[in-house]
Amino acid sequence: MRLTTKGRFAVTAMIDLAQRQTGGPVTLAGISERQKISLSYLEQLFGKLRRHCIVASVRGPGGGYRLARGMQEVSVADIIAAVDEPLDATNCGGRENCQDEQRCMTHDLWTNLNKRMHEYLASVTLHDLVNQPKAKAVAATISMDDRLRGARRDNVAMSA
Amino acid sequence: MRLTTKGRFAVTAMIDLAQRQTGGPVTLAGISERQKISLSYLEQLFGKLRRHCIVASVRGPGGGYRLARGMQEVSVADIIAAVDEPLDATNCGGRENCQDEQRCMTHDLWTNLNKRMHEYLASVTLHDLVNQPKAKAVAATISMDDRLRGARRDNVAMSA
DNA sequence: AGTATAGTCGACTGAAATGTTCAAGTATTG
DNA sequence: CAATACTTGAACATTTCAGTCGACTATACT
Repeated sequence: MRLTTKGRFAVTAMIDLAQRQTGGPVTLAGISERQKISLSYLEQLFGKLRRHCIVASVRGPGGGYRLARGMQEVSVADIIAAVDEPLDATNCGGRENCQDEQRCMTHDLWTNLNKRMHEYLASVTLHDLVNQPKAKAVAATISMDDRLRGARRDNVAMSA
Repeated sequence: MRLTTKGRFAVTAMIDLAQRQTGGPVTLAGISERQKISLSYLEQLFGKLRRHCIVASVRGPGGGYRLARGMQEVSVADIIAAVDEPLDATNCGGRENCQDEQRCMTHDLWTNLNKRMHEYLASVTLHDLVNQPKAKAVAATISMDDRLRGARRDNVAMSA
């Protein structure tokens, strides 16, 4: 799971789309103007999102894009995976020759961290992002952080 | 907070260093061979890590690198921030002209997610990554995942 | 003192990813 | 038919990635 500006653009555009789709299909031109992302770049991103069945297109006048599923069923991880297609090489391809014992260990440690990241992003949906007034969002973040710290402490305690 | 292969290389190298530093300074040549990362690329990465006071160097024969602080005080976020230096432009620089209400809103939503990501990575230390046998690491991951799901549900419930 | 070791620095490179722009389509509405 | 809007593809400048090279400095050992 990579995390680049490309993924950010996609997530930003999807938030805009999710917020406005009640008024029918949303045009890329509109998203482009509101979010200051080049129209052609959006076309590329939404081409990928469409091929991954995250959005659906409506052609012709009055057309645009709409979500292919409910907001609860679209996670941030889905969006990023769609535009960053080649999730590929974990430097070791998964089953490649993990030569010595040591190599395998660091490899496992890394993929484990990677997995946690993915699970976290998969747990945040468009619905979560859109349906949160500012104050509440901040409060929720803090409480989640507390839980994370708690989990980490458990982790350390277990391995000590 | 970006997450690229560059950061992975740095984290992998740091894990290798953390595991071996009890035997004195660790040479980049050794890390290069064990982790299959080009020596010159490691020099660039460790130059940044040194300038951020995450590692310290020992010159001359028998020299190499060692951690500048304890493993508990080095988080994954620290490592990634050191090598990915320009954490810069959130597309909006922070205080830039968030033109209309809408623009500000999606911007807030994104930075909030970004913040959560950072807090998560900051909560995982080198110590956590190194001192965990496989089986326990997996168990810990699962239990952490449960906590995350729980936290998210609370989140949704709060905003609904 | 001299030599081997090992980090330090800077410049430079080819390949890939980013992000943008231009151009030519096709499907749909009115 | 004309306007709208998605679709596709190519070309492009810029930046980042990852590696290479060469010259240099500091230290340990003989």
